[in-house]
Amino acid sequence: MSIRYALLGIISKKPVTGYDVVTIFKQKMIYFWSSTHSQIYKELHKMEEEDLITHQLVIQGTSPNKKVYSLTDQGKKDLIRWAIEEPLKPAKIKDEFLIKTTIFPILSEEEINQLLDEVIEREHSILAKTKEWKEHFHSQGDSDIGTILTVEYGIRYSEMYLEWCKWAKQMIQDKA
Amino acid sequence: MSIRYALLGIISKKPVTGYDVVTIFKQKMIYFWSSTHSQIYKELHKMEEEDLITHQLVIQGTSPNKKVYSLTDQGKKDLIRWAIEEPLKPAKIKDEFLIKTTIFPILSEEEINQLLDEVIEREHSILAKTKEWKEHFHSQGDSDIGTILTVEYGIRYSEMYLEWCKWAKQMIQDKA
DNA sequence: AGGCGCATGTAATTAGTTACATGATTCA
DNA sequence: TGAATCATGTAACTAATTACATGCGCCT
Repeated sequence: MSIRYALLGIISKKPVTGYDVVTIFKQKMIYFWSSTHSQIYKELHKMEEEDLITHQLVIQGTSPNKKVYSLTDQGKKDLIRWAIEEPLKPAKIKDEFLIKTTIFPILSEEEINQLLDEVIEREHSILAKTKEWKEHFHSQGDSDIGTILTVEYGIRYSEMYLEWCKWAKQMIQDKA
Repeated sequence: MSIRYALLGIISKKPVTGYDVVTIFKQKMIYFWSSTHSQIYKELHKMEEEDLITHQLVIQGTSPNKKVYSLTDQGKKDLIRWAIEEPLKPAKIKDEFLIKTTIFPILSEEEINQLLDEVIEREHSILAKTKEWKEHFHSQGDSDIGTILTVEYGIRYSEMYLEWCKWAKQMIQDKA
């Protein structure tokens, strides 16, 4: 249900198309939420039915038409109500790698190190991309405090993960 | 689908009842996965159908009977195959608070601080509980490397979160 | 000629949550 | 006597994923 408020949050900044919502979501929210275009389009339809958003159809002659969504008064009210009144649900993480970590005792040291190296590489590349995005937003003059805070979260999360991996490698070596 | 391997991982350590699986899951895997007893019992049934686990019924006279599950050879093989062969899926986080963070610009400073304080308190209590568990496992002589690594992950995650919150508060104050 | 970006959707399936349902034992 | 722990399940619903489906314009 929270996906709805993520989308409402995006549209609240400025009117955008469904396609834009998907793009912005993947740029800015990938650090703390996940979704697909398929779910997003469906949720946009539901929100429109419930009068939280409306759209204006923009006919673009040659290129495909697009729907530009914006918040209704009710949508904005509901977004703020949710933010300040709705009790916070605990964060949910689904991290496959840490499941694999729990069974390290039945894997060989070589296999463990291979897995750890893989995840280190992945996290390095995520971190690099996040830092790139941070620079990008910065250079675009995007000083939205929400963006600043959540991008910083993404960077800190990846850094923590990498440090933990380094520590884990040491632990494995010491135990062997 | 990964929930299956989380459960297989638990049962691989020693034969346990469904109830035990639920309990262990909530103690040890809460930092990186989430599920409910309802989903777990269903998955156990499916895994038994597919010959990855079997159970022995233990009749306990007065208290309710229980099913003690253990891995079949096929189950163990599949668990290891998954761990070393199956390509790693990226971690998925669903953190409501960070959605709320994205709309800080339309909230008052007071509302923002209230939200941040709430989340700081929550994270403090999670961290305290995690540290408690770490001591508990330690004192029980549980030196399973999987447990050591994942509990440490939980601690580092909470600490990162708290430091980020502190930094966020400072940012908000500076901006105001 | 092929791939990427823009642009929007539906269908089928699987995963996950919440509520319903029961019942004994143990401890305060 | 009421709450917590042990113990197991099903039903109804919602959320989410993957695959299917289309098509133009632009760049190389």
